[in-house]
Amino acid sequence: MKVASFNVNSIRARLSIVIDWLKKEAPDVLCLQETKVPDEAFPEAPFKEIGYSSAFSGEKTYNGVAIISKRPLKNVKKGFDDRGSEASRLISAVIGTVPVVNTYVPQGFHPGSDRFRAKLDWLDRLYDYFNANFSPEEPLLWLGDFNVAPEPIDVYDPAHLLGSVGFHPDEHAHLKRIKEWGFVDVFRLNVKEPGQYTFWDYRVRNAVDKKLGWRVDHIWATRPLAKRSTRAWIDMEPRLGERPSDHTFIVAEFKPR
DNA sequence: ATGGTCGGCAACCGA
Repeated sequence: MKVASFNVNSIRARLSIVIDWLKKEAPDVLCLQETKVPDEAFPEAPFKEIGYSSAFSGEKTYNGVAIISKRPLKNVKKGFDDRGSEASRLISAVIGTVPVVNTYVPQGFHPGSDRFRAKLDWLDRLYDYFNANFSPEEPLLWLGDFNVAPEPIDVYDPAHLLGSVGFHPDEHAHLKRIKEWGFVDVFRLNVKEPGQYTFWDYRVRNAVDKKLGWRVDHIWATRPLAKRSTRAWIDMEPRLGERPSDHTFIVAEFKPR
């Protein structure tokens, strides 16, 4: 099984990038974040045409998550609960026998702000969500834009960036609590090299060339599934004329059971 | 010195 995640920053603006990448890599599952489209306007047809089903949960302008899958998406659920709380940031489905959770964690603005506290609260709600709905002893995949670089190796200058949003001790503590519930960072299990990033600030000129990156997009799995992982990588091979930062798919492969 | 640039969408907001 091959799974991937990509913060698409508007599915409509980057549809051809995503479609071409699916045709090239043929993953079983692709999780998207920041689709920025209400469900009634999600471009479902182009995925269907190349043999992929989709489940999506979005809104106008902001947020939005989608799961694209070769196999049928069963038991699709949106948000933390049956009332659909935070539905544009969390979607889950069962693919084959494996539950897949796709999240777009709040960005958090700046440490000390209300939105930063809301991000930490959101991570605590996510902990409760995993605890209430899943077991660390069973296969479970969590993919998405976590908006946190967990370890010093995951940012270009940890000493300088420590305390910034996305690399803050409070974020680390709240994310670690979820990890200790029972997740393995599947990418880091397979790739030990530094300099592996999925995000570069748009506002920094030539950030990709200068390697000013962050690894904030992740593929995590519970132990029984993580054990079966064989390979992980970040695919950022832009086509001619594309920005490399518009083309950052994090990918992992697992052996069949 | 406290920027920069994207996408959405129609003035700024969020990242």
